[in-house]
Amino acid sequence: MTPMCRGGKDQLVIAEKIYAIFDQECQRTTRPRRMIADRLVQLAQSGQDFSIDDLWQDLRQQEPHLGRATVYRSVEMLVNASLLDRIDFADGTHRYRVCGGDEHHHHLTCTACHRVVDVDICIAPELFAQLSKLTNFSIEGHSLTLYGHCAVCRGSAS
Amino acid sequence: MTPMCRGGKDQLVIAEKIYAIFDQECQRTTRPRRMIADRLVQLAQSGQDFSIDDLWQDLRQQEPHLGRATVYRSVEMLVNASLLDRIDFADGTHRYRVCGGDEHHHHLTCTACHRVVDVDICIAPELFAQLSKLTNFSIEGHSLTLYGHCAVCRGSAS
DNA sequence: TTTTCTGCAAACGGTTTGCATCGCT
DNA sequence: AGCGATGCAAACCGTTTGCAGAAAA
Repeated sequence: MTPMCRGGKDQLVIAEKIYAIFDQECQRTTRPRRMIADRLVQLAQSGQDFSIDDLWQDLRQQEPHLGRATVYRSVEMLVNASLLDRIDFADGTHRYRVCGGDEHHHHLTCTACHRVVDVDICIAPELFAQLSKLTNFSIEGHSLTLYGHCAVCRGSAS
Repeated sequence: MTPMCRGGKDQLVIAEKIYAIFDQECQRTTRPRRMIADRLVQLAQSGQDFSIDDLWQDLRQQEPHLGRATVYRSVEMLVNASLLDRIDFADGTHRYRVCGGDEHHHHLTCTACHRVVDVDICIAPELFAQLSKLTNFSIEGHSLTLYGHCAVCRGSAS
């Protein structure tokens, strides 16, 4: 009910979810995927968002031979399983964040520093229904992102 | 008030708007830009959306030496001036369409055939205000896109 | 003639792919 | 041992950039 839900998530729950997704999608439990899972648990805890490159660079520190493609492949799986949310910024870039299992929500982003806040405003379901009838489309999903400036960036910008 | 506003726009009005934007942003009236304007007027009329490559290929038929970069540069101007809307599809691709001067609206897209319908549902302004207070962000814009399947694609898919 | 804009081609950045090899099971 | 996943490097694709030359003013 509160329009914000930023911040830490339960480590154990997240870890289990990630492993469950990997178990379902793959048939081998490999070291690279374990490393990715671990790092994501950390990122979930701190509520941090990240680019694929961020994640790769992080992991490369402990495993220099880890391949970029592996990170792409895992992130894709986790996005499809909606454990990760992809956040699109106004400038066309995008980042990811662990939002897995949270109720439906959207993102408010700072155009200057790329800070992200989860928000739970949305379109009224009746409107979707109405629109569906009117256009004769089935409406199966939507994306909503708000753009603005956070307090910090407004402060320093003016 | 109707949730749809598809279809033809007034040729003359659109043409004038495009020229006005070019006049404001550039200091030379050039042949390539005139060609782009003309093509966009046609596209506006038919309500068609297009990719940059579509536009380039079209124009190249009458002017084989026209450069891709020129098209990019003009489209960028027109998007910034919000004469063109950029429509992002669920699969990560995007296309453009002439929506210049229409009131605020969003897009309902068909995941299968990329058909686009303009819709005028939106978040209630009070919610933005509320959220702004709560998060201490200034909220300066938003993007909303609905994903689904149109009647045609549902028909043939099932 | 001057200066802007264009066309070209090369660079770019993020992402995907093909394939030999590695390492789970 | 067998086969799925990885690491690597090259390909890819849409977009941007630098620059010499073309064409508006």
